[in-house]
Amino acid sequence: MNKTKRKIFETSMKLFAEKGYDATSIEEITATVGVAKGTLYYHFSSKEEIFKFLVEEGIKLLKNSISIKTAKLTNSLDKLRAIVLIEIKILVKYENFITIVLSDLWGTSKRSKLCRNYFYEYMDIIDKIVIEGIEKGEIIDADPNVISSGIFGFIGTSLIYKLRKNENNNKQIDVLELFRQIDKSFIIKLARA
Amino acid sequence: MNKTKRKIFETSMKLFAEKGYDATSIEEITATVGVAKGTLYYHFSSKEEIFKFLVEEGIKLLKNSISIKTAKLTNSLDKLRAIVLIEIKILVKYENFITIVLSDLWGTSKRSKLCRNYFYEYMDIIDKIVIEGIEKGEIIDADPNVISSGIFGFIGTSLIYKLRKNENNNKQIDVLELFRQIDKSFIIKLARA
DNA sequence: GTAATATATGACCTGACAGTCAAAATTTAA
DNA sequence: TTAAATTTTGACTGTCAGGTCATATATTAC
Repeated sequence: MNKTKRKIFETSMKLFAEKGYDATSIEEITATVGVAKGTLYYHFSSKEEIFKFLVEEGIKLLKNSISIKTAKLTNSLDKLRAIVLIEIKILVKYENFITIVLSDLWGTSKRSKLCRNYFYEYMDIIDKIVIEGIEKGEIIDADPNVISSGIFGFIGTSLIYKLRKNENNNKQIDVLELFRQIDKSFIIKLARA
Repeated sequence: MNKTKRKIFETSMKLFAEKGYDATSIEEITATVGVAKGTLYYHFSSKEEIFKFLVEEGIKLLKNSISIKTAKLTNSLDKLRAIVLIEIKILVKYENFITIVLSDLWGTSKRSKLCRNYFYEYMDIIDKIVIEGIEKGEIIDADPNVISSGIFGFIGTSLIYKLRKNENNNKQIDVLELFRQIDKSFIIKLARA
């Protein structure tokens, strides 16, 4: 990717996360990057295309990381743990990305629908792991959809809650500690006794 | 509340939920209600005020319901269960409301900040119940913030996920069944062994 | 009946913002 | 060196949406 394009991409991500998609104007993006409007439209055909590009990149990252980290694991609960850890790590690192994706996930605009489709694909991966775990008797017998989406919601919400609460006093999130908390209060409990 | 004002309020809620705040225009609201623009501005001073009004009403409903339903309960886990059930019921009934609040909760606009403050107040109520439960030894010893926000995220995400998945085939959500699933896979596990 | 108050109307104003385009600058290739 | 291809520029356009206001209608009070 071109240097200018990357800069536009990164700035857009930051601004979308900070102010929301609608509240971020093309003018503001180009002014922040320090290029003319035409330059942006040379690299991206529309504002929505920037958004689409951004979501694609993020979901790709999540999917790839998960596929690499779970490949060698056999136990379903271990796989779920690996996923939780990856999610926390990526969400902390790319806080801007997750703010955009999550806030849009609940939304109902056309833009959101696109975002949701990517999310569903991602969810399916976790669904499969849960279903497999239930079949193998490693995970309690509950609705896989509830578990997979619940896990994601659990992590996302508690993470954002922590991030926002820490926002004011600049405390860093302790990734491993958060993982331990989520594991202790939730994941580990999914194990069939 | 005036009949016209109520109609404007309800229509706004529906449209905000369907298309998002920014994508819903005042013109569209008034056209749907069947009144002139001026009428809307007679009842509400701005678009943002409609939004504020809407969020306030919803959170008020949640808070009141919880305060009534948990008043007679002594065990913290029972209180959490009551909260989960109320949340599911209200969120299913006022799906439009929750779509708006949740999608905005993750957002970062000025508008969102207002929304988040209401949410924090609500969260504090649950936080207290969790802390009390931990102190009394009824709930496992984990970070209260993680648990309270996690519960909310868990319910919200799995509910929206179910609603959206059912959207296409018009299946109704079975409130009690969803409650049982969430209880089984998560809440009950918070009990100290 | 009439004066006062509450409610409703829609043409109009204003600013903002996504997107265009012809021309200029820069880079690449030969 | 120069011609072609790529990249950048910023003034300009058209549209659209939030909000105003003078005027009109309905309701209430006496």
